[in-house]
Parts: sequence; C-alpha cells; structure tokens
Amino acid sequence: MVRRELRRDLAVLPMSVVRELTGLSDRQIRYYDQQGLIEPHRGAGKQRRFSLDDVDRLLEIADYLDAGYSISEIHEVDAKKQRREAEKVDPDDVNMRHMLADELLKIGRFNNGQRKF
DNA sequence: ATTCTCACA
DNA sequence: TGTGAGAA
Repeated sequence: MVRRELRRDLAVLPMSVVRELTGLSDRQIRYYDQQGLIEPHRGAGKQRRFSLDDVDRLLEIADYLDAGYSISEIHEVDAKKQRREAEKVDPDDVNMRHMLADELLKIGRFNNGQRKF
C-alpha cells in the first residue's frame, strides 16, 4: 500500500478559506502576493488557489511582520536562505537555521505584543 | 455569492 | 492597510 498522505503542495484553497485559516484579511494576502512573498496558483477568473504550504508560508510571513521585519527584510531572509540552499547541502545546517529562525520569531513576539494569539 | 484589479473625498 | 467601484 502506498502511503497516501495529504498533499500540502496542492493549490486548492480559495481566499475565503485561507482568510479563515490565517486570520489575515484578503487585502493583506493579495498584498503579500504582489510583493512576491507568495505565488499562489490561479484558477478560473484569475482567482487565487492556495496550498497548505502557502498557508504555512503566509503564517510565517505574518510572524516575521509581527516580529518587526519589513517586506524587503523578509526578501533578504529568503535570498540568504536560497544562497545557502545552493551552496552548503548540509542537512544539519538547514535544521539549525530553522531553529534559529523560530527563536528569532519568539524574541520578536516578546519585543512587541501585537499578535492576538 | 466570491474574488479580482485599481484607485483614493 | 482599509475601502469602495466595476468587472468577471
């Protein structure tokens, strides 16, 4: 039996669902899209279709923003992330970066309580 | 009914 | 970022 799992990379979620799942306004979601932070697929009528990965990405973006990062700074982080992804193919380094990123976000959240968790 | 783009008394 | 207009 092939292990049939949930495909978090399939873009099948409409705005309404993503809005609920992230707590973001569709205005914000479209804005992050324009800024190139996410590239959801398009369906009939150019309507955006998001994947669960996109939802995670959106939450990540919201966290960075709450932590005080600017859109451009988030792009910097992405760029830096890709460069290392290209060079060092060290799996341990990848995990370490994720851990550091999480810590940065936690610190950011404590430095400005705006998020309504 | 929903979502999209564009523009701002 | 919000909001409203007009189209799809």
